[in-house]
Amino acid sequence: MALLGADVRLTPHRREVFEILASSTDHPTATDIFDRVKARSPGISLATVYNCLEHLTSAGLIKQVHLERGQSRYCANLHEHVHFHCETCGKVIDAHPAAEFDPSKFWNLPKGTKITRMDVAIHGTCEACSAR
Amino acid sequence: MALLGADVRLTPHRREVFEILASSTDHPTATDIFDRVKARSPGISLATVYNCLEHLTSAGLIKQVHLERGQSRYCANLHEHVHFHCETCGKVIDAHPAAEFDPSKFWNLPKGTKITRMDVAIHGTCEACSAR
DNA sequence: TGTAAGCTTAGAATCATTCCAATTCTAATT
DNA sequence: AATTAGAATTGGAATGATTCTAAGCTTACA
Repeated sequence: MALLGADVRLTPHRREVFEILASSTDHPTATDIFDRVKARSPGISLATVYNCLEHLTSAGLIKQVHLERGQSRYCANLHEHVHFHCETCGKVIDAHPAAEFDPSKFWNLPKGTKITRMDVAIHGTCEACSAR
Repeated sequence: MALLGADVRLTPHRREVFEILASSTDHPTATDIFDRVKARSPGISLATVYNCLEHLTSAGLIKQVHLERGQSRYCANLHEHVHFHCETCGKVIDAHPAAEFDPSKFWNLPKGTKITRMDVAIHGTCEACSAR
């Protein structure tokens, strides 16, 4: 499987980790994924999960997300999006673009700076928590 | 000292941590700050540095920044800005707004979502590294 | 089928941070 | 100035997340 230039050998474990992440919308952590993979592959080790996540990430099939300190989260949504993080319940949701967005229009970066990617984390209170 | 609603008792250690951060533009980590404070207060412990950073953060005098996994960085720039992170040399620089920016205009957040803050991290290659 | 390369494992090691219990300091009150 | 309660500070232990290591296992293909 090749994408964005890098290749990964899709071993059964890597495929499972990828499939589990692709069917999750909750931005699970490595241990969340470990727990879910164990249901299908009881013998898998946490080290393997970390290893799979690393290979999938560097192949560009998934993305690692850092919203706060503590565990990294992972995300298989490769469409352009940002993360909304509810500070009350901890939920993370993807928000997709409503309009064209070019960061260099909004912030003065020094001349010659090259942008490869941008991470936007919006923190606040989700709908459900706001209602309470 | 009070700002944004919270108070901190500005003990000598807290003042030093704050002053060191306020005069730094490199977004130092807790251990960077520890090393710098030791020059003035040789007896200070790392636990105290962490404690000072936590109090200053919750009083709103400084901000904690998470750009990657690993150590948190700290920033005393309270003006609206985003962080540019050079993936080659690791340098972090502040970029200030060139234009008015309202996140809710650019991304479709569910109705009822309340935004309290937004963290933007732009990753790429800085001017000096691009030139090489 | 032999073999090198890459995958997986359990457990150890590391790193960053937080916790803890003891001590010291501060500031307000006698 | 002494008393005292509440904070601040300390060193070290504990924790949590991740990475490393060394050994065994698989796979593709020569």
